Amino acid sequence: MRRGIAPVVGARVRALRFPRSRRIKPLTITPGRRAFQRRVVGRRIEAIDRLGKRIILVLNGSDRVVFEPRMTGLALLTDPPTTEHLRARFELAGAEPSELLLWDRRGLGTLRLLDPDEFAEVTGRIGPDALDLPRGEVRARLGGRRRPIKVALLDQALLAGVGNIYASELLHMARVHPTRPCDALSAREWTAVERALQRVLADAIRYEGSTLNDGTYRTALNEEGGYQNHHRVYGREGRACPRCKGRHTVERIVLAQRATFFCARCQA
DNA sequence: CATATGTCCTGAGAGC
DNA sequence: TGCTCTCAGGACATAT
Repeated sequence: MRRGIAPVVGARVRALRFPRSRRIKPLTITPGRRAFQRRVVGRRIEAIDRLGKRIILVLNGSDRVVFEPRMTGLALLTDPPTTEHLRARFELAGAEPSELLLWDRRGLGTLRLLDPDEFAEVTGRIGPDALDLPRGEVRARLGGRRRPIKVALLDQALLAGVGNIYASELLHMARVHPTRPCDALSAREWTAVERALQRVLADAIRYEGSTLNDGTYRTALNEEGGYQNHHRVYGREGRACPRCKGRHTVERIVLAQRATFFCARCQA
């Protein structure tokens, strides 16, 4: 998502609109819309960063726009899937394309304008980015806990950036069962988890994300991602495990209210 | 402090 | 066919 909207770096925000539909509840936008617009219009987008699952527009001056897409939020440079769920339109000068759109079908996402203190509060509350960790840091941060490894991987206060799809995927790649308590993993298993985490996230980014059957996720150019074609277990309940082939089928359980997929044979 | 649960939201799909 | 119900899951508030 961040890479997709990178072309608008350097642009100046000419106008900012928050379209609203009578039928759809508005997105959480802080501060209020009026103050938000006043502080953003006229600013330049100096950089677009990412921290975990958050997209960060760094403006000249000291403010940052932080977009949390959560389940169904998108950042787009082209026409959105529907006009009804368009949440914000940044009209730009000095960049091509000339608009940055934020779209969110379910509206669970948030859009915040933060000063440096507020931004520091956010970065202090969530863990380091999962793709920017020194070796051994995954174990250092998750190890010694009694929670199941998959639940800990989803806790953004420990590591930021692993979501439900990729938690199942990386544990299958690492051959670690999702319910295993963190404090039961061996050093070898932690190494496998750490390697699989890097690998799965890097591949998912390379294939531009996972567009599931509901078709919600789109790239910045409103195209499908490709990583769903590489899923090993997610959403594949009852199908053959790609690792042990016909010997076992993928199982689905619920952990911390989230669908969890694994192969009981390969992930002991 | 660590962990568990409830809540928000809309649309797709199942089941009748 | 059209209705109701369940489910998807990210982060945070609240409870244990």
